[in-house]
Amino acid sequence: MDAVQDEAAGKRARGLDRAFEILDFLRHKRQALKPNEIAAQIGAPRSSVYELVNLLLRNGILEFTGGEGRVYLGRKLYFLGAAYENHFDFTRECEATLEHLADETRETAQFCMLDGNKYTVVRMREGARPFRISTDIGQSVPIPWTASGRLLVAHLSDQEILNFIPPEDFRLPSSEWLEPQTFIAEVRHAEREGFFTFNSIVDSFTHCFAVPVRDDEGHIAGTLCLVTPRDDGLANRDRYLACLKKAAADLNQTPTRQKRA
Amino acid sequence: MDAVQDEAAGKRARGLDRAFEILDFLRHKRQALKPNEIAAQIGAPRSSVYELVNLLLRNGILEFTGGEGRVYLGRKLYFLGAAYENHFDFTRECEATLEHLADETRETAQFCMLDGNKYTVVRMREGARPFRISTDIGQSVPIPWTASGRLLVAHLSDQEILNFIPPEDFRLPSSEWLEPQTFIAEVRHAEREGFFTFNSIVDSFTHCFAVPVRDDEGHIAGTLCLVTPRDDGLANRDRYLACLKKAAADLNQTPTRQKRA
DNA sequence: TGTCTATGTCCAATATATCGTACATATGAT
DNA sequence: ATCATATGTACGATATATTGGACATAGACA
Repeated sequence: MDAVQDEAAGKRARGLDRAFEILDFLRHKRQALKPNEIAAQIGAPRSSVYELVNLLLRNGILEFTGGEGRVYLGRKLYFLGAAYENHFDFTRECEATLEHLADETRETAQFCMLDGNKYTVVRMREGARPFRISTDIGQSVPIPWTASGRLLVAHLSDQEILNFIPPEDFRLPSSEWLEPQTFIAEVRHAEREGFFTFNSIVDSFTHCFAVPVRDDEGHIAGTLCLVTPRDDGLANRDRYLACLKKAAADLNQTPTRQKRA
Repeated sequence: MDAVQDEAAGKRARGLDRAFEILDFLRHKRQALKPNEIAAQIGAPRSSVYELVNLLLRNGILEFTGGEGRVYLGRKLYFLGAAYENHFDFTRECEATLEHLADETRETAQFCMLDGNKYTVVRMREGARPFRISTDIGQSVPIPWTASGRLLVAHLSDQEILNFIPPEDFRLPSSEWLEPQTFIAEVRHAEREGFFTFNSIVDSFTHCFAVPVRDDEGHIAGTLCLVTPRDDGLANRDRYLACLKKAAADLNQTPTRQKRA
């Protein structure tokens, strides 16, 4: 019930899909698990999971860790991820930009992207405040819950947006229902304005700012965000937006471009 | 003829294994390739490669990039790799240690690990010299070609070492043959001494220093290395070794330990 | 024009991967 | 002692994934 793997009932799952379901599951659990536990929690046949886990262990994609036969993501994944990061060399500039933003505003600055059909924080820099606001990086969050979400799906048509976002993700953490048409209207508005800001819907004390970061072809590849206390956000709105836009413009110079190509 | 996937002839390859063969191949090529090219270069059936590439694209493991239908490693791999890095939180301390080492010695400092049955540079910090010595990170190199290699296989028995290292890797870049027994003797010597140094066999002007970094269970998880011009290396041998050992001791305090567990 | 290579799609045959089930063991509760 | 649960292994049946080859298209070249 986590990923997109159901389709019709009574069908066999493909090994590759299940394998990556296991990897994603471990990623979100953020801890080593026994094959048995994995099978139970993702609702897959135990024998299949044992088979796949052994295959992945042999390939270095999973590793034994934590004892008792528990497994977690393996070193090979680190190497592959590093190769991706090296190819699309956004990290270095991104880090510098976030640091600059956080210094300038004293607020928490984030770089966010889509992970499949969810939103995720890729990099974060906490602001210089006595009480700092931070989030877990790498966690998947429903797109409609976030300011960035309004920008990250802007390249899709209305219908594509509805197909792309799982319907249950329009149910907000407050258990309120966000009408998809309302969301789409906000997407179009954000697209035209070039930014989106609102009082966060995942809590009651933060205000969020998001501006788009575009890739070579002009598509929105990610967003730069500020997460601030509500009063600060409202008080400094214009200045913060200006900072964000300038930072994004810098990033757009040399964004997700390949180093060698 | 690249990975370990042949076994007997006439057998079908398992999708999962081939998939990771494709990923590793792209990683080492360090560029986007067409499915057709991938198939030709790894010697796999074209139809299989197209099928697998499409599956991997759907999962975000591969991405279209570079145009003309070329594919490269995808964002999902970055997320998975980041989760690994987060779990085994060696990166931050490692980076600081390397910086310190490079400052102290003005030489190039590296952190190296095994990638399957090859050696690879995980992190590197270039020294402060007019002519700096550097290497590609993430590239696979035969274990016997490197100083670190003597330490990274020290936990294996003689026979296990022979089984682990592909025989052709004892053929040095100079086309000389390194007798496996000689290599093993060097491994045992390095193990006892707690370091290994030599004039590099991959070029004619560098001297290499390597000391082990151990994980919680005392196994060698990686190495810290210095790569220096030969004369500097010989002249400062004792000091450099002392720096390395001190740095490794620092890393061993909080090495590849899980943050939450 | 005809021929070659490079590229991608489609399809049927069969080798095999997935999955249900049974089995083995340990641990803890009743 | 008996039962229930958690964990890992073994194996056969069958749904299907892998594969070779046919087919289509486009460009290069002579």
